[in-house]
Amino acid sequence: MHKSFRPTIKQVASAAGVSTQTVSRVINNRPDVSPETRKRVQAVIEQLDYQPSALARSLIRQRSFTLGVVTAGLRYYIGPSRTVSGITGAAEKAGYSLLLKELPGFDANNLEQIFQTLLSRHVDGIIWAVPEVGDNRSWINRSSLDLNIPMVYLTMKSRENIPVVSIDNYLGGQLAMAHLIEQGYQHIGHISGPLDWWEARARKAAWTDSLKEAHLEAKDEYCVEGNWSSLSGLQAIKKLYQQYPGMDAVFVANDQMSVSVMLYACRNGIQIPTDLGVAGFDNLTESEFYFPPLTTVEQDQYNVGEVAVEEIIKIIEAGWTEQEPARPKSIMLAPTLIIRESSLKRRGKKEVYSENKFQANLEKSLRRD
Amino acid sequence: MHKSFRPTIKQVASAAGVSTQTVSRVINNRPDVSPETRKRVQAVIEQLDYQPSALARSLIRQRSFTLGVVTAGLRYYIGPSRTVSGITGAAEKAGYSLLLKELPGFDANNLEQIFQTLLSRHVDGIIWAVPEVGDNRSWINRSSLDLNIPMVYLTMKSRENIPVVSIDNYLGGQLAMAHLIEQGYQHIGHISGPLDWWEARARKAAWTDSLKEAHLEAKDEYCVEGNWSSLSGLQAIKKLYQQYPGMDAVFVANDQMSVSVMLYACRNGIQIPTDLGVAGFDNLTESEFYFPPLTTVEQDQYNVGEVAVEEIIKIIEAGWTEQEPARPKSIMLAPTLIIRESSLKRRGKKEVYSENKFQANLEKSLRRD
DNA sequence: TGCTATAATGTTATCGATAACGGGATCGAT
DNA sequence: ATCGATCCCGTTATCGATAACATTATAGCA
Repeated sequence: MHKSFRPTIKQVASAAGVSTQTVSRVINNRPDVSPETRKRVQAVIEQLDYQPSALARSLIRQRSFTLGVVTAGLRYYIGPSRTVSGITGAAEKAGYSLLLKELPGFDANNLEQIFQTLLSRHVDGIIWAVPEVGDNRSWINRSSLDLNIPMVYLTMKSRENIPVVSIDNYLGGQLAMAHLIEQGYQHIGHISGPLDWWEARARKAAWTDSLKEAHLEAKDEYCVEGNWSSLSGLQAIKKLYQQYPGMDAVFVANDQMSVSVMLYACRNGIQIPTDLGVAGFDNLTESEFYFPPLTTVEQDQYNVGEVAVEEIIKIIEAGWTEQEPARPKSIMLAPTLIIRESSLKRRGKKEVYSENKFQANLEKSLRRD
Repeated sequence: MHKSFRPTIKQVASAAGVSTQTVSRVINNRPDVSPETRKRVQAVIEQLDYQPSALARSLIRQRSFTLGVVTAGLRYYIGPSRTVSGITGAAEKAGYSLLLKELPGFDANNLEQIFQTLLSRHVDGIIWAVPEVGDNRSWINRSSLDLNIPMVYLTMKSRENIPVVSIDNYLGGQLAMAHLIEQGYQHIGHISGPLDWWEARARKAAWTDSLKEAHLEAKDEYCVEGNWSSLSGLQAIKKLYQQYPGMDAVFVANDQMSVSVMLYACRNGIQIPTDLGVAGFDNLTESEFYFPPLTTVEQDQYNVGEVAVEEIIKIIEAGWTEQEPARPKSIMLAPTLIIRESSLKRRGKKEVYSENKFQANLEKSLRRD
């Protein structure tokens, strides 16, 4: 039935009248083959449309050129997908294939099984692209899970001797807060993400610290915890207004919740940005077209994926060439503040929205290298 | 070095004092092993934490329990990711691993290379999860690309003798249009997606046909083509109002463009849904929280992925058991209309927005089995 | 001429598993 | 006592490739 009709090295060998070893030499571009033989073999390869089996190679070479990717939450939000996309792009470029696994949730239950599956397929390394939530990183130093293969972790707090690639969420929060403060807002509330998420904690910490540095108050009741969803954002903004009636701006931990803040404002005759400044986080593709266009922190999740692949390949190659392994490092990628109408108190209502202006703003928006 | 320290079947065998064949029998649960031997071998397996190599197995069994997944556009929009997520879920359940490839664009350039990579890793089947755009399906019947392995295609027009899984985009459009018409809108415009996309054409066809069936006009200038992006949506709604000043409702081919329609309405004092009814497509997670909440067609892309996996596994298994292969069929999954405030003309402005009401609406919204 | 260096190719073992077959031990039936 | 069936387990070949070593032929040089 589905017996694959792919020719094998043996068939090529006999068709060319040489040994399999010679064919192997040709496909691996080894020097010790006479030009005529090489040409003859290549002709046969061409003719049979032969392609060496990566499987057989992986076995004998003890190297598969395959990376395991473990992700989670692909269906909820585009962030993880962007990272996966960055991983596919960089892996393709480097000649690696990807085995993809997705956790059903964010906590790590059947780790052993996941690792076993990947290891039984001889992956050369694993990219752990699951955000840090609760204690879902507690297993990292558990010796029973020491896999002896390179691993890179994404989106988590830096840890000693472990390679990590993350967006600098704290910096992102600082950018947003600095901007709001600079615009003259004095009473800035916060709608945080779920605080068992590392990213949510980092963003909230930036809110707290920024206020303190500006000698503004950061009372507990100035912050309400959401769960990233728009619905939770709606509930949060209601509660926040009750707890903090004097609020004149709000830093919202993601754009999905920001949408609800804007909805609430529209429903209740609150003018953005004059009565309430709003800054979000994520820069969803739609954020530029909300009413009003949303100031937000852009995180380049695609790049996170790319960098992760580059890092893990470095480690793999180093191990393979017997080099001294470089000390594992944490890489923090800087996010960017995108300034749009929702936070522009200074300019007031006179300056109306203009596509071009905001496009320009977008380009010259703060960048940090 | 990264030399993997995984034990092999040989080590288990010698540690247990049996042949590798006996170990093989134990791990495959074959009958002809004495209970004592079995127990002894299992103890050793346990102790060494032995796991058979899927690679070696794939070679000898000529079956890898791996599916190739080819996708595109993961970073632009959450739809493809939801499908991938459905694929990971269903594959996990069925005991299959996934090799993921992402095309750099939507057209199919280096197909040969992509197939070769997957085939050289002996995938048992391929899920082609790239939307149909332009002529990027023209290779399907090209014999040089006859791979001799099962393949399932997603999101495209049905074709003879090819297994396809798609959302019924035409039906989705019909649902939206029937609802708008039922609400009493008489002058319904359309902002379409890029018409080289099959999905965009299907949605537009539903718009045209629905108008005709209701004896309403569907002139060319009542429709403007966008490119799915919010920016294009903004340009489109401007142009559409110029071309169709009498318009009282618009069916927009996706939610990202709908956002811009709402922005435009807000900026120009157009009341939704009284002056303009709006219906979108996709049901982004934020769509419920736009101003006003957006009526839209929900497509269960996750399910598309699940069904695709089930179908391809059926084909694979059938081939393996030498059964008569079932005739390849096209599967069309029905979308659902989610009715929210943006299209409720009938109820007027008296019925204000209430979360609960719309939640209830969401649940009893039209479904078709 | 004889010996070694080099080039070109083939042989054998191996990666980690399974299929196919073989063979010894045990047991009951003839 | 002989035969065959059954149970249990080992041997050998195999999947598709590569590494390490072996072999042959040719050339170079004293």
